[in-house]
Amino acid sequence: MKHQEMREATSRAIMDAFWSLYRDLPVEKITVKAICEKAGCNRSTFYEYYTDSYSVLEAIEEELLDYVRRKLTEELPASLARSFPEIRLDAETLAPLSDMYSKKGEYFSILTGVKGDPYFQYKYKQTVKELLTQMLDDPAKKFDLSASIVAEFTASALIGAFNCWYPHRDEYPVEKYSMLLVSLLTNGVLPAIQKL
Amino acid sequence: MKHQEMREATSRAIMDAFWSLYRDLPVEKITVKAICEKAGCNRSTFYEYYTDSYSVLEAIEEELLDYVRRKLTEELPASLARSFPEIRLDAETLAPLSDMYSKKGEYFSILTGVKGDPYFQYKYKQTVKELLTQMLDDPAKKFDLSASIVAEFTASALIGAFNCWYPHRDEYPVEKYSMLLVSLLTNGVLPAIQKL
DNA sequence: TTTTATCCAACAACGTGTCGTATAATGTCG
DNA sequence: CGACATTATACGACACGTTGTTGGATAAAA
Repeated sequence: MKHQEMREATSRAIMDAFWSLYRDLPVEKITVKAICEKAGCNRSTFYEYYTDSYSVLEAIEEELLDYVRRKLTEELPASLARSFPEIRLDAETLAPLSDMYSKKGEYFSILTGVKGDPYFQYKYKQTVKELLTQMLDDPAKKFDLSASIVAEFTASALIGAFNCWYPHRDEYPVEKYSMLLVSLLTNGVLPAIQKL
Repeated sequence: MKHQEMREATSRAIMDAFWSLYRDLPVEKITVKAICEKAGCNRSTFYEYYTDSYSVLEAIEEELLDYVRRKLTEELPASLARSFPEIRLDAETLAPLSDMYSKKGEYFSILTGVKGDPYFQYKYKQTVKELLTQMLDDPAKKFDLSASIVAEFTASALIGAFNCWYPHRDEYPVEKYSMLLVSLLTNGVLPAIQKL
Protein backbone atom coordinates (compact mmCIF):
# COMPACT_ATOMS: atom_id res chain seq x y z
CA MET A 1 0.00 0.00 0.00
CA LYS A 2 1.26 3.45 -0.85
CA HIS A 3 2.06 5.98 1.83
CA GLN A 4 -0.69 8.36 0.89
CA GLU A 5 -3.29 5.60 0.75
CA MET A 6 -2.17 4.31 4.11
CA ARG A 7 -2.38 7.74 5.66
CA GLU A 8 -5.86 8.19 4.27
CA ALA A 9 -6.93 4.81 5.61
CA THR A 10 -5.55 5.36 9.10
CA SER A 11 -7.08 8.82 9.35
CA ARG A 12 -10.43 7.41 8.23
CA ALA A 13 -10.20 4.50 10.68
CA ILE A 14 -9.65 6.94 13.54
CA MET A 15 -12.59 9.08 12.43
CA ASP A 16 -14.86 6.05 12.16
CA ALA A 17 -13.73 4.71 15.53
CA PHE A 18 -14.39 8.07 17.13
CA TRP A 19 -17.83 8.30 15.60
CA SER A 20 -18.87 4.83 16.71
CA LEU A 21 -17.94 5.84 20.27
CA TYR A 22 -19.56 9.26 19.93
CA ARG A 23 -22.88 7.62 19.16
CA ASP A 24 -23.38 6.73 22.81
CA LEU A 25 -20.72 8.68 24.71
CA PRO A 26 -20.19 12.39 25.27
CA VAL A 27 -16.87 13.70 23.92
CA GLU A 28 -15.28 14.12 27.32
CA LYS A 29 -15.69 10.41 28.05
CA ILE A 30 -13.99 9.37 24.82
CA THR A 31 -10.33 8.67 25.48
CA VAL A 32 -7.61 8.53 22.87
CA LYS A 33 -6.91 5.04 24.12
CA ALA A 34 -10.45 3.83 23.38
CA ILE A 35 -10.38 5.36 19.91
CA CYS A 36 -7.12 3.61 19.07
CA GLU A 37 -8.32 0.26 20.36
CA LYS A 38 -11.31 0.51 18.05
CA ALA A 39 -9.31 1.87 15.13
CA GLY A 40 -6.65 -0.80 15.61
CA CYS A 41 -3.68 1.50 15.79
CA ASN A 42 -1.14 2.52 18.37
CA ARG A 43 -1.96 5.47 20.56
CA SER A 44 1.14 7.33 19.41
CA THR A 45 -0.02 6.99 15.83
CA PHE A 46 -3.11 8.92 16.79
CA TYR A 47 -1.01 11.94 17.68
CA GLU A 48 0.54 11.85 14.20
CA TYR A 49 -2.90 12.74 12.86
CA TYR A 50 -4.79 14.62 15.56
CA THR A 51 -3.92 16.62 18.65
CA ASP A 52 -6.72 15.18 20.82
CA SER A 53 -10.23 13.66 20.74
CA TYR A 54 -11.78 17.03 20.00
CA SER A 55 -9.76 17.56 16.85
CA VAL A 56 -11.17 14.31 15.47
CA LEU A 57 -14.68 15.62 16.11
CA GLU A 58 -13.75 18.85 14.40
CA ALA A 59 -12.42 17.01 11.35
CA ILE A 60 -15.67 15.05 11.12
CA GLU A 61 -17.65 18.26 11.44
CA GLU A 62 -15.64 20.04 8.75
CA GLU A 63 -16.10 17.15 6.37
CA LEU A 64 -19.85 17.21 7.01
CA LEU A 65 -20.03 20.97 6.63
CA ASP A 66 -18.26 20.79 3.28
CA TYR A 67 -20.98 18.41 2.20
CA VAL A 68 -23.67 20.69 3.60
CA ARG A 69 -22.22 23.73 1.86
CA ARG A 70 -22.18 21.94 -1.45
CA LYS A 71 -25.79 20.89 -1.00
CA LEU A 72 -27.07 24.21 0.31
CA THR A 73 -25.09 26.67 -1.79
CA GLU A 74 -24.88 24.74 -5.07
CA GLU A 75 -27.46 22.00 -5.52
CA LEU A 76 -30.36 23.60 -3.65
CA PRO A 77 -30.09 27.07 -5.26
CA ALA A 78 -29.86 25.35 -8.66
CA SER A 79 -32.96 23.35 -7.84
CA LEU A 80 -34.78 26.47 -6.63
CA ALA A 81 -33.79 28.28 -9.81
CA ARG A 82 -35.44 25.52 -11.82
CA SER A 83 -38.71 26.25 -10.02
CA PHE A 84 -38.63 29.77 -11.50
CA PRO A 85 -40.52 32.09 -11.67
CA GLU A 86 -42.27 31.34 -8.37
CA ILE A 87 -40.46 29.52 -5.56
CA ARG A 88 -42.09 26.10 -5.28
CA LEU A 89 -41.20 24.36 -2.04
CA ASP A 90 -42.33 20.92 -3.12
CA ALA A 91 -40.67 17.53 -2.76
CA GLU A 92 -38.94 17.78 -6.12
CA THR A 93 -37.47 21.21 -5.50
CA LEU A 94 -36.33 20.21 -2.04
CA ALA A 95 -34.78 16.96 -3.25
CA PRO A 96 -31.22 18.10 -2.39
CA LEU A 97 -32.34 18.50 1.21
CA SER A 98 -34.05 15.14 1.59
CA ASP A 99 -31.04 13.57 -0.09
CA MET A 100 -28.72 15.26 2.39
CA TYR A 101 -30.76 14.21 5.38
CA SER A 102 -31.22 10.64 4.27
CA LYS A 103 -27.46 10.31 3.84
CA LYS A 104 -26.17 12.33 6.78
CA GLY A 105 -29.19 12.44 9.07
CA GLU A 106 -27.50 10.56 11.87
CA TYR A 107 -24.63 13.01 11.94
CA PHE A 108 -26.97 15.97 12.23
CA SER A 109 -29.15 14.45 14.89
CA ILE A 110 -26.22 13.51 17.09
CA LEU A 111 -24.14 16.66 16.54
CA THR A 112 -27.08 18.95 17.22
CA GLY A 113 -28.57 16.75 19.96
CA VAL A 114 -28.26 16.96 23.72
CA LYS A 115 -24.79 15.43 23.74
CA GLY A 116 -23.81 17.29 20.60
CA ASP A 117 -21.38 20.08 19.90
CA PRO A 118 -22.60 23.68 20.21
CA TYR A 119 -19.75 24.80 18.00
CA PHE A 120 -21.08 22.60 15.21
CA GLN A 121 -24.54 24.10 15.66
CA TYR A 122 -22.98 27.51 15.34
CA LYS A 123 -21.13 26.64 12.12
CA TYR A 124 -24.16 24.85 10.72
CA LYS A 125 -26.42 27.81 11.45
CA GLN A 126 -23.93 30.15 9.80
CA THR A 127 -24.10 28.03 6.65
CA VAL A 128 -27.89 27.99 6.65
CA LYS A 129 -27.96 31.73 7.28
CA GLU A 130 -25.59 32.38 4.38
CA LEU A 131 -27.97 30.52 2.11
CA LEU A 132 -30.93 32.49 3.40
CA THR A 133 -29.24 35.86 2.94
CA GLN A 134 -28.12 34.80 -0.54
CA MET A 135 -31.77 34.56 -1.44
CA LEU A 136 -32.26 38.21 -0.62
CA ASP A 137 -32.53 40.43 -3.68
CA ASP A 138 -30.82 43.39 -2.08
CA PRO A 139 -27.31 42.52 -0.88
CA ALA A 140 -27.30 45.57 1.38
CA LYS A 141 -29.93 43.89 3.52
CA LYS A 142 -27.43 41.25 4.51
CA PHE A 143 -26.02 43.56 7.12
CA ASP A 144 -29.40 44.63 8.37
CA LEU A 145 -30.20 43.52 11.90
CA SER A 146 -33.77 42.59 11.01
CA ALA A 147 -32.45 40.31 8.29
CA SER A 148 -30.04 38.71 10.77
CA ILE A 149 -32.84 38.07 13.20
CA VAL A 150 -35.04 36.52 10.52
CA ALA A 151 -32.16 34.36 9.36
CA GLU A 152 -31.34 33.24 12.90
CA PHE A 153 -35.03 32.63 13.57
CA THR A 154 -35.33 30.45 10.49
CA ALA A 155 -32.09 28.54 10.85
CA SER A 156 -32.77 27.75 14.50
CA ALA A 157 -36.31 26.69 13.72
CA LEU A 158 -35.27 24.38 10.89
CA ILE A 159 -32.55 22.71 12.93
CA GLY A 160 -34.83 22.27 15.93
CA ALA A 161 -37.67 20.86 13.87
CA PHE A 162 -35.34 18.36 12.22
CA ASN A 163 -34.10 17.09 15.56
CA CYS A 164 -37.65 16.56 16.70
CA TRP A 165 -38.71 14.77 13.54
CA TYR A 166 -35.66 12.67 12.72
CA PRO A 167 -36.03 10.01 15.46
CA HIS A 168 -39.60 9.38 14.24
CA ARG A 169 -38.87 9.47 10.51
CA ASP A 170 -40.13 5.89 10.01
CA GLU A 171 -43.62 6.58 11.33
CA TYR A 172 -43.77 10.15 10.02
CA PRO A 173 -43.00 10.29 6.27
CA VAL A 174 -40.54 12.83 4.98
CA GLU A 175 -43.13 14.28 2.58
CA LYS A 176 -45.47 15.05 5.44
CA TYR A 177 -42.60 16.59 7.35
CA SER A 178 -41.57 18.72 4.36
CA MET A 179 -45.11 19.94 3.89
CA LEU A 180 -45.38 20.87 7.54
CA LEU A 181 -42.15 22.84 7.29
CA VAL A 182 -43.24 24.59 4.13
CA SER A 183 -46.50 25.52 5.80
CA LEU A 184 -44.66 26.84 8.85
CA LEU A 185 -42.31 28.91 6.70
CA THR A 186 -44.87 30.31 4.29
CA ASN A 187 -47.86 30.77 6.59
CA GLY A 188 -46.36 31.02 10.04
CA VAL A 189 -46.71 29.11 13.26
CA LEU A 190 -50.09 30.27 14.44
CA PRO A 191 -52.07 29.00 11.43
CA ALA A 192 -50.25 25.68 11.71
CA ILE A 193 -51.30 25.33 15.34
CA GLN A 194 -54.91 25.98 14.50
CA LYS A 195 -54.79 23.41 11.72
CA LEU A 196 -53.31 20.65 13.89
CA MET B 1 -19.88 29.41 61.44
CA LYS B 2 -22.72 26.92 61.52
CA HIS B 3 -22.66 23.70 59.51
CA GLN B 4 -25.45 24.65 57.19
CA GLU B 5 -24.06 28.12 56.56
CA MET B 6 -20.64 26.68 55.89
CA ARG B 7 -22.00 24.08 53.50
CA GLU B 8 -23.93 26.76 51.66
CA ALA B 9 -20.86 29.00 51.45
CA THR B 10 -18.54 26.26 50.21
CA SER B 11 -21.03 25.09 47.62
CA ARG B 12 -21.49 28.66 46.41
CA ALA B 13 -17.74 29.28 46.33
CA ILE B 14 -17.28 26.23 44.11
CA MET B 15 -20.08 27.35 41.78
CA ASP B 16 -18.63 30.86 41.51
CA ALA B 17 -15.13 29.53 40.94
CA PHE B 18 -16.42 27.24 38.22
CA TRP B 19 -18.31 30.04 36.50
CA SER B 20 -15.38 32.43 36.50
CA LEU B 21 -13.36 29.71 34.76
CA TYR B 22 -16.21 28.80 32.41
CA ARG B 23 -16.30 32.36 31.09
CA ASP B 24 -13.18 31.75 29.03
CA LEU B 25 -12.64 27.98 29.09
CA PRO B 26 -14.65 25.08 27.68
CA VAL B 27 -15.86 22.60 30.33
CA GLU B 28 -13.44 19.87 29.36
CA LYS B 29 -10.50 22.16 30.12
CA ILE B 30 -11.77 22.98 33.60
CA THR B 31 -10.15 20.68 36.15
CA VAL B 32 -11.40 20.02 39.64
CA LYS B 33 -8.00 21.16 40.82
CA ALA B 34 -8.36 24.59 39.18
CA ILE B 35 -11.84 25.05 40.61
CA CYS B 36 -10.63 24.27 44.12
CA GLU B 37 -7.66 26.61 43.86
CA LYS B 38 -10.02 29.44 42.93
CA ALA B 39 -12.64 28.44 45.50
CA GLY B 40 -9.99 28.07 48.19
CA CYS B 41 -10.87 24.58 49.31
CA ASN B 42 -9.28 21.16 49.27
CA ARG B 43 -9.89 19.02 46.25
CA SER B 44 -11.40 16.26 48.37
CA THR B 45 -13.90 18.73 49.74
CA PHE B 46 -15.10 19.25 46.19
CA TYR B 47 -16.17 15.63 45.99
CA GLU B 48 -18.31 16.06 49.11
CA TYR B 49 -20.47 18.40 47.02
CA TYR B 50 -20.16 17.40 43.38
CA THR B 51 -19.12 14.31 41.47
CA ASP B 52 -17.13 16.18 38.81
CA SER B 53 -16.80 19.51 36.94
CA TYR B 54 -19.90 18.77 34.90
CA SER B 55 -22.12 18.39 37.93
CA VAL B 56 -21.18 21.93 39.00
CA LEU B 57 -22.29 23.19 35.61
CA GLU B 58 -25.51 21.24 35.97
CA ALA B 59 -26.18 22.78 39.37
CA ILE B 60 -25.66 26.26 37.93
CA GLU B 61 -27.99 25.41 35.07
CA GLU B 62 -30.69 24.06 37.34
CA GLU B 63 -30.57 27.18 39.46
CA LEU B 64 -30.91 29.32 36.34
CA LEU B 65 -33.73 27.16 34.97
CA ASP B 66 -35.67 27.51 38.22
CA TYR B 67 -35.44 31.24 37.69
CA VAL B 68 -36.48 30.90 34.03
CA ARG B 69 -39.45 28.71 34.92
CA ARG B 70 -40.68 31.22 37.45
CA LYS B 71 -40.40 34.01 34.90
CA LEU B 72 -41.92 32.13 31.96
CA THR B 73 -44.66 30.15 33.67
CA GLU B 74 -45.69 32.63 36.37
CA GLU B 75 -44.70 36.23 35.75
CA LEU B 76 -44.98 36.30 31.96
CA PRO B 77 -48.45 34.63 31.74
CA ALA B 78 -49.64 36.97 34.47
CA SER B 79 -48.32 39.93 32.53
CA LEU B 80 -49.91 38.67 29.32
CA ALA B 81 -53.21 38.24 31.16
CA ARG B 82 -53.07 41.88 32.22
CA SER B 83 -52.90 42.92 28.54
CA PHE B 84 -56.35 41.37 28.06
CA PRO B 85 -58.40 41.34 25.90
CA GLU B 86 -55.90 41.57 23.06
CA ILE B 87 -52.33 40.29 23.50
CA ARG B 88 -50.11 43.35 23.45
CA LEU B 89 -46.47 42.45 22.91
CA ASP B 90 -45.08 45.78 24.06
CA ALA B 91 -42.27 46.62 26.42
CA GLU B 92 -44.56 46.68 29.46
CA THR B 93 -46.12 43.30 28.77
CA LEU B 94 -42.75 41.72 28.05
CA ALA B 95 -41.14 43.27 31.13
CA PRO B 96 -40.61 39.84 32.77
CA LEU B 97 -38.50 38.83 29.77
CA SER B 98 -36.35 41.93 29.64
CA ASP B 99 -35.96 41.70 33.39
CA MET B 100 -34.82 38.10 33.07
CA TYR B 101 -32.33 38.89 30.33
CA SER B 102 -30.93 41.97 32.01
CA LYS B 103 -30.27 39.96 35.16
CA LYS B 104 -29.14 36.65 33.69
CA GLY B 105 -28.08 37.69 30.21
CA GLU B 106 -24.49 36.62 30.66
CA TYR B 107 -25.54 33.12 31.70
CA PHE B 108 -27.72 32.70 28.64
CA SER B 109 -25.18 34.06 26.21
CA ILE B 110 -22.45 31.78 27.50
CA LEU B 111 -24.57 28.65 28.02
CA THR B 112 -26.18 28.91 24.59
CA GLY B 113 -22.99 30.16 22.90
CA VAL B 114 -20.36 28.30 20.92
CA LYS B 115 -18.66 26.94 24.03
CA GLY B 116 -21.98 26.41 25.76
CA ASP B 117 -23.83 23.30 26.85
CA PRO B 118 -26.25 21.66 24.40
CA TYR B 119 -27.96 19.96 27.33
CA PHE B 120 -28.80 23.36 28.77
CA GLN B 121 -30.26 24.38 25.42
CA TYR B 122 -32.36 21.23 25.52
CA LYS B 123 -33.71 21.92 29.01
CA TYR B 124 -34.27 25.58 28.19
CA LYS B 125 -36.22 24.63 25.07
CA GLN B 126 -38.30 22.17 27.09
CA THR B 127 -39.30 25.00 29.38
CA VAL B 128 -40.25 27.25 26.48
CA LYS B 129 -42.16 24.39 24.83
CA GLU B 130 -44.10 23.76 28.02
CA LEU B 131 -45.16 27.37 27.99
CA LEU B 132 -46.19 27.10 24.34
CA THR B 133 -48.20 23.91 24.78
CA GLN B 134 -49.87 25.42 27.82
CA MET B 135 -51.29 27.99 25.43
CA LEU B 136 -52.88 25.26 23.28
CA ASP B 137 -56.61 24.88 23.76
CA ASP B 138 -56.70 21.13 23.22
CA PRO B 139 -54.47 19.28 25.70
CA ALA B 140 -54.66 16.09 23.58
CA LYS B 141 -52.55 17.80 20.91
CA LYS B 142 -49.61 17.84 23.26
CA PHE B 143 -48.79 14.24 22.43
CA ASP B 144 -49.16 14.66 18.70
CA LEU B 145 -45.89 14.49 16.75
CA SER B 146 -46.88 17.32 14.44
CA ALA B 147 -47.59 19.45 17.48
CA SER B 148 -44.20 18.52 18.94
CA ILE B 149 -42.46 19.54 15.75
CA VAL B 150 -44.30 22.85 15.65
CA ALA B 151 -43.46 23.48 19.29
CA GLU B 152 -39.81 22.62 18.74
CA PHE B 153 -39.75 24.76 15.61
CA THR B 154 -41.18 27.70 17.52
CA ALA B 155 -39.12 27.34 20.67
CA SER B 156 -35.89 27.01 18.69
CA ALA B 157 -36.80 30.00 16.55
CA LEU B 158 -37.68 32.18 19.54
CA ILE B 159 -34.50 31.32 21.43
CA GLY B 160 -32.34 31.84 18.36
CA ALA B 161 -33.98 35.13 17.48
CA PHE B 162 -33.71 36.37 21.03
CA ASN B 163 -30.02 35.53 21.22
CA CYS B 164 -29.48 37.39 17.97
CA TRP B 165 -31.43 40.45 19.02
CA TYR B 166 -30.41 40.74 22.66
CA PRO B 167 -26.85 42.06 22.17
CA HIS B 168 -28.28 44.88 20.01
CA ARG B 169 -31.27 45.68 22.20
CA ASP B 170 -30.12 49.26 22.73
CA GLU B 171 -30.13 50.19 19.05
CA TYR B 172 -33.12 47.98 18.12
CA PRO B 173 -36.19 48.77 20.27
CA VAL B 174 -38.08 45.91 21.85
CA GLU B 175 -41.32 47.05 20.18
CA LYS B 176 -39.79 46.69 16.74
CA TYR B 177 -38.38 43.31 17.72
CA SER B 178 -41.75 42.16 19.06
CA MET B 179 -43.51 43.25 15.87
CA LEU B 180 -40.99 41.37 13.77
CA LEU B 181 -41.54 38.25 15.85
CA VAL B 182 -45.32 38.54 15.65
CA SER B 183 -45.06 38.91 11.89
CA LEU B 184 -42.79 35.87 11.65
CA LEU B 185 -45.11 33.77 13.81
CA THR B 186 -48.40 34.82 12.17
CA ASN B 187 -47.35 35.21 8.54
CA GLY B 188 -44.27 33.04 8.20
CA VAL B 189 -40.71 33.64 7.22
CA LEU B 190 -41.05 34.14 3.50
CA PRO B 191 -43.36 37.18 3.65
CA ALA B 192 -41.05 38.70 6.26
CA ILE B 193 -38.05 38.31 3.97
CA GLN B 194 -39.83 40.00 1.09
CA LYS B 195 -40.88 42.84 3.36
CA LEU B 196 -37.40 43.54 4.73
C1' DT C 1 21.35 1.46 -0.80
C1' DT C 2 19.70 5.68 0.89
C1' DT C 3 15.97 8.40 2.17
C1' DT C 4 11.57 9.21 3.80
C1' DA C 5 7.59 8.38 6.40
C1' DT C 6 4.57 5.45 9.16
C1' DC C 7 4.13 2.87 13.19
C1' DC C 8 5.04 1.45 17.90
C1' DA C 9 6.86 0.61 23.10
C1' DA C 10 8.16 2.93 27.05
C1' DC C 11 8.44 7.03 30.05
C1' DA C 12 7.35 11.00 32.92
C1' DA C 13 3.83 14.08 34.26
C1' DC C 14 -0.73 15.15 35.48
C1' DG C 15 -5.48 14.81 36.95
C1' DT C 16 -8.80 11.78 39.16
C1' DG C 17 -11.42 9.77 42.74
C1' DT C 18 -11.11 7.45 47.24
C1' DC C 19 -9.23 6.32 51.36
C1' DG C 20 -8.45 7.28 56.67
C1' DT C 21 -7.94 10.94 59.83
C1' DA C 22 -8.29 15.51 62.17
C1' DT C 23 -11.17 19.29 63.45
C1' DA C 24 -15.22 21.84 64.42
C1' DA C 25 -20.25 22.05 65.30
C1' DT C 26 -24.33 19.98 67.43
C1' DG C 27 -26.76 17.19 70.85
C1' DT C 28 -27.02 14.87 75.47
C1' DC C 29 -26.44 13.82 80.09
C1' DG C 30 -24.57 14.57 84.76
C1' DC D 1 -24.13 25.15 82.82
C1' DG D 2 -20.24 22.43 81.41
C1' DA D 3 -18.05 18.07 79.86
C1' DC D 4 -18.52 14.25 76.89
C1' DA D 5 -20.45 11.75 72.81
C1' DT D 6 -22.00 12.23 68.15
C1' DT D 7 -22.26 13.94 63.78
C1' DA D 8 -20.61 16.18 59.72
C1' DT D 9 -17.23 18.87 57.37
C1' DA D 10 -12.41 19.59 55.67
C1' DC D 11 -8.04 17.74 54.54
C1' DG D 12 -3.42 14.99 53.08
C1' DA D 13 -1.92 10.98 50.86
C1' DC D 14 -2.43 7.10 47.93
C1' DA D 15 -3.23 4.13 43.76
C1' DC D 16 -4.89 4.39 39.27
C1' DG D 17 -5.68 5.76 34.54
C1' DT D 18 -4.89 9.01 30.73
C1' DT D 19 -2.00 12.06 28.43
C1' DG D 20 1.47 13.64 25.22
C1' DT D 21 6.33 12.83 23.85
C1' DT D 22 10.71 10.70 22.51
C1' DG D 23 13.74 7.52 20.23
C1' DG D 24 13.97 3.58 17.61
C1' DA D 25 12.09 -0.25 14.36
C1' DT D 26 9.90 -1.34 9.97
C1' DA D 27 8.36 -0.71 5.33
C1' DA D 28 7.72 2.01 1.13
C1' DA D 29 9.81 5.26 -2.30
C1' DA D 30 13.77 7.28 -4.64
